[in-house]
Amino acid sequence: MKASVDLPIEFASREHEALMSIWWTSLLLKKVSGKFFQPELASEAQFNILVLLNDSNEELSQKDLGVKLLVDKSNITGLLDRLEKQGCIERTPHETDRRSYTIRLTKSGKKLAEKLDKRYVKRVHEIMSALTKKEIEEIIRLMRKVRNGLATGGG
Amino acid sequence: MKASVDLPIEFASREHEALMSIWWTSLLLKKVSGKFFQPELASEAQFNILVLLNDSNEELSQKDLGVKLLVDKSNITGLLDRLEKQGCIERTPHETDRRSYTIRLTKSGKKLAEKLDKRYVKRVHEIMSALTKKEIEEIIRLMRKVRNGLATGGG
DNA sequence: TATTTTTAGTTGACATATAAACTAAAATAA
DNA sequence: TTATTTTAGTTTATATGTCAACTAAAAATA
Repeated sequence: MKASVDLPIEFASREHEALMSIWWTSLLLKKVSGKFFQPELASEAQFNILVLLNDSNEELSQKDLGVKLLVDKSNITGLLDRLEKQGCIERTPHETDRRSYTIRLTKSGKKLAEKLDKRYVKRVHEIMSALTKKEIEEIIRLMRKVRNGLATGGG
Repeated sequence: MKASVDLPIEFASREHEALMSIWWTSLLLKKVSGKFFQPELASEAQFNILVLLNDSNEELSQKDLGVKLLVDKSNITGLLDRLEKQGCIERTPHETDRRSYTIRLTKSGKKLAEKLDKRYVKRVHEIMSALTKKEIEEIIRLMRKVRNGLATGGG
């Protein structure tokens, strides 16, 4: 894994390298976290849904989950199918809108969400422990700035 | 898209928020770039292969592509199947190792790689134009530091 | 040299992801 | 009220991604 700290190609511009640095770091993060949730969950995507459900104060529909996690509704269907089959979540018909479901954690789903979250937070701390408080703040600020660049100027 | 500049949940610690900032920025980047290569290519993954082949000085095998891009060999098989069917790349049997293929861009594949790369570099410049040179350097440095954190301390 | 182990690539099973076409229901307009 | 449009969720087709099992060939070792 050590080798993959370096990007695979060289870039003509530093701004391109910076953008690829983010992409590459996230790719590595994904690789590492992929196995992290096993064997309890199949993927990070499933974990994200459990965490969101556990942290939310409001009731969430499938649409809400998709919007918040930037996941297509058709993908949400399958993710929830699998989480439902495992007994982590349940779909309850919405009280007034018969097109919609309210998604809730089951008791065991909530327990699992909290157990995995605890493990996850610990790992996050390990990963970030080499960075100073100032650097942490700088990452948050700079990433926001890049996202603003992404949001403007179209596709 | 503007709404998604903000992360979907709040975090107990700033280091967790920083890590999720990277993840979220990369997710947005992926969304934006996903459509960027269409209709010529199906995905960023295909673009990455073309760019790597175009930029490399050495001959690359399927294994080399997978190692450099952190993509499983079984995934490389499918990606190259599709790129080959489109006429972008060709598999040539390795001169001495009969298990292996040398992957090369076709003439039209090279042309496409260069065309898309040009378009891509322009877009990258738009995205990053709001950042100062110092900030660009800081992103490169900080992302490397995070990757070092990921590489140490196991899984 | 003969046997064992490793390696390159493919295949199949499964999870994630999007887009388009669809159903049923809600919201809006006529 | 009726007709139209929008919305929530599912289904299907296709691409990306992993892992495990497999084949054939190379490399290591006995």
